[in-house]
Amino acid sequence: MKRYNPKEIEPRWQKTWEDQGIYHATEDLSKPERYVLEYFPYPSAATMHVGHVRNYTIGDAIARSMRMQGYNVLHPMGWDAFGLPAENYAIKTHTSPQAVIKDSTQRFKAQLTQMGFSYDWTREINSSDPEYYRWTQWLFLLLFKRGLAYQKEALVNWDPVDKTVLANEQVIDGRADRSGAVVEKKALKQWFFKITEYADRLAADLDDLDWSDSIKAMQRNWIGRSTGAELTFTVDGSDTPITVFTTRADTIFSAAFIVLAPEHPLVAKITTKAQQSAVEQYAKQTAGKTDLERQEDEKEKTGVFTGAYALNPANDEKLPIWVADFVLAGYGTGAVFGDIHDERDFEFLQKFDIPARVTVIPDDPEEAKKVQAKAYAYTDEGILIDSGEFSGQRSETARDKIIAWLAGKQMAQEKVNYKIRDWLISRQRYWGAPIPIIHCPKDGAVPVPEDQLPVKLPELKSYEPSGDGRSPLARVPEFVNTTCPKCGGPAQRETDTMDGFACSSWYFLRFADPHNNQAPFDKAKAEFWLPVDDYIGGAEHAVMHLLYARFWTKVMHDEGLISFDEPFSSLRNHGMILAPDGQKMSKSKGNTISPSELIEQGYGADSIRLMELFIGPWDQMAAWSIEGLGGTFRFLQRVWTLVHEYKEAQPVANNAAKEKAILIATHTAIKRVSQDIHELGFNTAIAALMEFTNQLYKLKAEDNFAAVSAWKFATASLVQLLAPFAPHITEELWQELGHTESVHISAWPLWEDKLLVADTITVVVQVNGKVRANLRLPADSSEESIVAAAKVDAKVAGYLKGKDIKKTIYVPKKLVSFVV
RNA sequence: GGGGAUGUGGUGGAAUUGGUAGACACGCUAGCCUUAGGAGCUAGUGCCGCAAGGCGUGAAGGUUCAAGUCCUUUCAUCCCCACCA
Repeated sequence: MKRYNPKEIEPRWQKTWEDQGIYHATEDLSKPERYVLEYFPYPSAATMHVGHVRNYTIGDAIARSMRMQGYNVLHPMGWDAFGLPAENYAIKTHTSPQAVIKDSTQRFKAQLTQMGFSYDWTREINSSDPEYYRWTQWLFLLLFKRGLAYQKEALVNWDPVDKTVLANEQVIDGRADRSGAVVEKKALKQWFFKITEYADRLAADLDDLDWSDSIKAMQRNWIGRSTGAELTFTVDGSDTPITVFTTRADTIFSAAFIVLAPEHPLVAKITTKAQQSAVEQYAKQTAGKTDLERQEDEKEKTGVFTGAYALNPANDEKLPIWVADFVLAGYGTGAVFGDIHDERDFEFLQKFDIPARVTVIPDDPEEAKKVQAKAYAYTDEGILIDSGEFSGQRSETARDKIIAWLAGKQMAQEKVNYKIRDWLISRQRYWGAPIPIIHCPKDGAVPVPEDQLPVKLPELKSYEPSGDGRSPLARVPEFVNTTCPKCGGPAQRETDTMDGFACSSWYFLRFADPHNNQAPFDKAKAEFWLPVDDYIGGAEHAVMHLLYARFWTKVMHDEGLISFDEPFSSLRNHGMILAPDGQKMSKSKGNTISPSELIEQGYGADSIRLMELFIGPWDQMAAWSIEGLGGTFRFLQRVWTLVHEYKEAQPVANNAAKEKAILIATHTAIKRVSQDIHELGFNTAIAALMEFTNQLYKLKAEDNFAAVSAWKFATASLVQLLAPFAPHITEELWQELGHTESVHISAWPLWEDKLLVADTITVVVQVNGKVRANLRLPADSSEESIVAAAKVDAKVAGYLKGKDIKKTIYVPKKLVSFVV
């Protein structure tokens, strides 16, 4: 018998599949369509480790099983190639980002091929290819045309290490997510996408998506929709209004003070002479703080009195106006009213000794006493007191009435606020899609005409960022200097490039029509394949990529380019693979495990793929185990041996004695594996295949392949059911079983429920809830005979002896329970 | 502080509608075998106990003939967001 040698069979089949093009997808209407997509990888200088590979293994198992089940499967792959790592690596190694990317894509593609994934490589795309970013630029201009791309001078997040600005989403705890540098605030003129205009839809449309609750929650959290009202206070002694946002209009009668953010435009206007220097000093102090410092100072409230007062629109009370940095300039109106019914305000008024009044009390009288004694900030709903005509009402119902009452006096307006900010997309770096805008002294920002796209990246001698807030492209006069498309006069190109997330906001559409040179994609083709049926990716994309891609999809929908407005109907968030020590795998920790090395050691891609799935539920994290990999390798070896023994066996006659048992085992396996795959229970599907194999080994020992037709069906089914997980060994065995076509385009085996019925059943007998016996009985036994058999069972009888049976519970063909 | 998730043997993990807890695998123990291999095969392996039996799904209560699963309370861990009014 040939030995199972993955090193020999795997590369051979990989080549055959590619040569025969069995994974090419076409718009074939005769079969149901299925678009399976894994987030396209960033080809970095490092190699992939087994953690990355899990993502693709899950996608491939879905794609392969769907293909065998008769679906027309689109399973493409490409490269998210723009971005800082390639550029930084090029600078460090004195080469070009183009060369770095070319090299890493080749290496990544080799690794993916080595794992035997069923990609349609004719659809390969690369976001840094001018033929791709031409359409990224085209889509930028679409947003520009629709008023969704604009330039504004703003205080932005500046990364002093990578020397570029960053989106809010790329700042984690005050630090840049890539470089780790403490982010500084810089006033720069930048390009933004108006994602805030879509905030409501982005939040609402989550309801209909088949995504995990946690990812939906993260998105809702990030969008941060909150409903409330804007209330108008008036500066005492003038008619200057101060508008504040609140979700708790019901607490208006408790208002004790007003706080303006230090950057609020009214600060300078209302501050009294006496307080002027103190206020200015405070504003200067907070302006100099990074976000990180601000967060560190969070524990202690700071602030300064402006000397001015405001009038409460509800009761005309005079309230001191303060300036404090716990109020954020960018949210709501940059001003709030403070009271005792909010933890932060409570802290503030305690520190600065501002008088306060309780206007909401809990139902419990004991608690109400404590609240009225101002023992703590009561922030829940309750009964209103000291609230004019609203006293005695419940806070949650009084809220809208108070807003309506104030609105009648023109002092309030219902309002929805969002935490999400517009998406800052300019980057002062080289390796991205140039923003296709020409600045003309006469005509302003003019879009590059469509027929002049792409605006290509020029080759440079140095890619070093300048650090002055301008991209390296600004140092290339041939690139910068051009003529205005409108007036023909001298003009300058925009030198910022786009955030890499712009490229990944539409790549899933490009896969539907990757070679189109007339449009980003053909509408019919896009609608044939999309939305993506199974989108598989890590949780790192929960906020940024998934939010941006949904936003762009909605814009394209609104433009009429597509008729759907959500890109990914179901999202599969795989769990991370940790190193065997339970830590995250990372190059710096030196604990990464490369699939290539494991393949080199002889395990083979198939064993690795099995281990990726068998290690636990696909959506939960798990630590890699090299011993476990030995286990999946052994399993494949057993399958290999079994099929070869079957092939080489020479049964004398078609002895059908074991036929039924073999058929039951086979149909049971088909049912379990099919259902498990349907529910994405890959680990249990593989367990079922192992059990099936173990059963077949036992049956083989009993009849030595004598039941010819049953064994033929069993071995073929085993190979087919295993094919989505271990494509190489199954392909090899499939051919050995005499097939000429690939197993991966063979028809998935079907089970018949009527063949699953065994001759005997096992009935559990309980007495007072405790299991006392197992009875093996004929499958066609009646209830009466089963109960009777249970009663006379020696062990059960012992427990029933001398007692009255008060109750008998019978679960058909499964269980008898006596209560005595 | 807000949100989301998870707790089951030595380990990873299984358990339709409540119906034999621990499938499958790793590890471990014993034996067999031999082309001495990354072997393979057989048997065993939740805990206590010689056994009968008892105890067992983070903890404590509850419902039920029967609870990993349902209800109440609680503890721990992980992830995301966080002075968002």
